[in-house]
Amino acid sequence: MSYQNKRTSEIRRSMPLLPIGTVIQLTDLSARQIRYYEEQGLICPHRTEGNQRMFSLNDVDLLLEIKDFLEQGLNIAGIKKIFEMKKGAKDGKFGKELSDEEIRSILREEMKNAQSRSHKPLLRYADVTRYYQ
DNA sequence: TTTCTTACA
DNA sequence: TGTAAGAA
Repeated sequence: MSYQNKRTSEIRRSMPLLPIGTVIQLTDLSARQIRYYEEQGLICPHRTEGNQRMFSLNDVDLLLEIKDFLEQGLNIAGIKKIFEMKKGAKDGKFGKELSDEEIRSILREEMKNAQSRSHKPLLRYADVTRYYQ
């Protein structure tokens, strides 16, 4: 795929076109959850003149990832770290060294999390490695 | 009608 | 997180 195609692809994926109602149907998340994740800085939907949120396909993907991690027992803090790692990986620079420390942090968070609520599945190292390599 | 913000038996 | 209230 050419450089230009990647660019137009990114433009399309980041184009704000779906109202929250549609996103709710697409993700099975509640409006409350979606707004809360935005509050936590996990997503940043565009706003219309009337202050209405407009989501892009990228936003929907992020929400689906958030939902997935949440179901696996991760908390918001852990998800934030994973997203930060992802962003750091895109900007090149450190990819593995810094992330190694991050992963330990995430695993600690999850252990704390898994203990508080009766034995939910722990995030395996393999599940997370693909996000920083 | 849909979405927004704020607040909480 | 759910839900209610009042405004846009």
